[in-house]
Amino acid sequence: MHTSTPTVALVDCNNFYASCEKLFAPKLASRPVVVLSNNDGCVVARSAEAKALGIAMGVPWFKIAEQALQHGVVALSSNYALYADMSNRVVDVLSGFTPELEVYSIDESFLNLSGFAHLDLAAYGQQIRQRVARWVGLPVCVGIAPTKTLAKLANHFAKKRPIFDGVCHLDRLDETTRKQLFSETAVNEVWGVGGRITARLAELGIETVEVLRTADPEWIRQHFSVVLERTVRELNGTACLALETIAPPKKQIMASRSFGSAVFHLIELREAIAHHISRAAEKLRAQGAEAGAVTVMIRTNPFKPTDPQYQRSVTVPLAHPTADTLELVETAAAVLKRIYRPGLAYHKAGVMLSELQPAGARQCDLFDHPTQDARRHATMQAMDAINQKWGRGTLRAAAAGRAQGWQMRRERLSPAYTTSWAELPIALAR
DNA sequence: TCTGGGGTCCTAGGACCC
DNA sequence: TCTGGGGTCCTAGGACCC
Repeated sequence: MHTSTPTVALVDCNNFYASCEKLFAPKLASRPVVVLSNNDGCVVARSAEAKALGIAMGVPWFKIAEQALQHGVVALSSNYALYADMSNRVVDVLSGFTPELEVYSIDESFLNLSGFAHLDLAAYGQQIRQRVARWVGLPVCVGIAPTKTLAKLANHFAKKRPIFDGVCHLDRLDETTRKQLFSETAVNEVWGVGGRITARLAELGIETVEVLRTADPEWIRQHFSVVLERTVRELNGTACLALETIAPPKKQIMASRSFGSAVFHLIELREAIAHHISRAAEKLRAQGAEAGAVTVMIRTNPFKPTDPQYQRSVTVPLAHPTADTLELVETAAAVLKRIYRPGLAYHKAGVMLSELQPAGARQCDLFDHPTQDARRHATMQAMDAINQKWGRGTLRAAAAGRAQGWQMRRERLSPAYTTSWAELPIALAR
């Protein structure tokens, strides 16, 4: 029996959303491109050229729009249909490199490479890059290390340090080089160390990865939390975070949106809430689950402190768990009525489904109506089938309305190049 | 003078991630 | 005029119980 040290690779797409946009619009190839959040609010992705111009992640677009456009920046609304499809293609390719893979986010996957020690893993990483580039057309970087936290860090080096040529195999570095890299890197580059913890660590004189790595884990737990303790152990090569090759079922499902412009009236809010809960219920059924509680949230615009502020969310348990859109719409509308206050400029509304459990798992009780339940169930199945075939929202609860003046802005949307026949890219040959 | 203590459950809020 | 959305985990503190 031969046991080897565990090895994990993190494969991360470079500037994922911006790269997807460039892939289908060759004229953008050398231009600075940014992708905006819903409502065209903030910058959520930047191409290399946009980063070089100093455009920060998360900055509100309206604050930089004028200047950015002068520099030739192309700004696009986020096109999730396109990104989700491209993400699936990348995962398909990566699946050919390992039997065990965790899809961590839309643009990142962890690959279990334990037992691949007989290979030159840095060369293997280069193969991954080349195949994704050739088969999908997107650039990726690869970090290889014994733990997930170290693999993330290795990926950071692979991206930032040209010497690695896109692949950093941490255990291949000699001790002096590794220590040098860790000493030159700020703690906030570590996975799990955000702004707040960075500030508190700085007060204690811990500013680089190397200093954090050599801190006493027990002491870290006492002064921070068990979460940061695990991070420190992971930085030392002790795996505390398992690879989740099978996605665990969701514990809650949310659907919320800021409005394109302020909403004042209960009727409009009710339409938005009905729309959101319909989306959430669809996701719920797709997962084969039922919800045991519904939360409704509404809020005014916190970025307008001169406006009267109001924010409220209320959760109600359901008498029996359900995935029925009409039932959920009804419940949510009743909750909304309770928390609505007139005369306020509402900015955002949303719902959350929680206490999720597998459909049909519950016990029948005295108040069940088996025939009515079966009829509702069939209705939902038909609705999902029709919407899948003819497009989202073809069949929907009347309460979700038609006008939808509350809907978000998406003024700079690129075509659904890969998921809509009508929007396929056209190639011209001559 | 002197007013228990420990366990569990729930919720709200904080922190992080992409 | 214009500042995203969807998720997880952990902790502290209150309520309640014996």
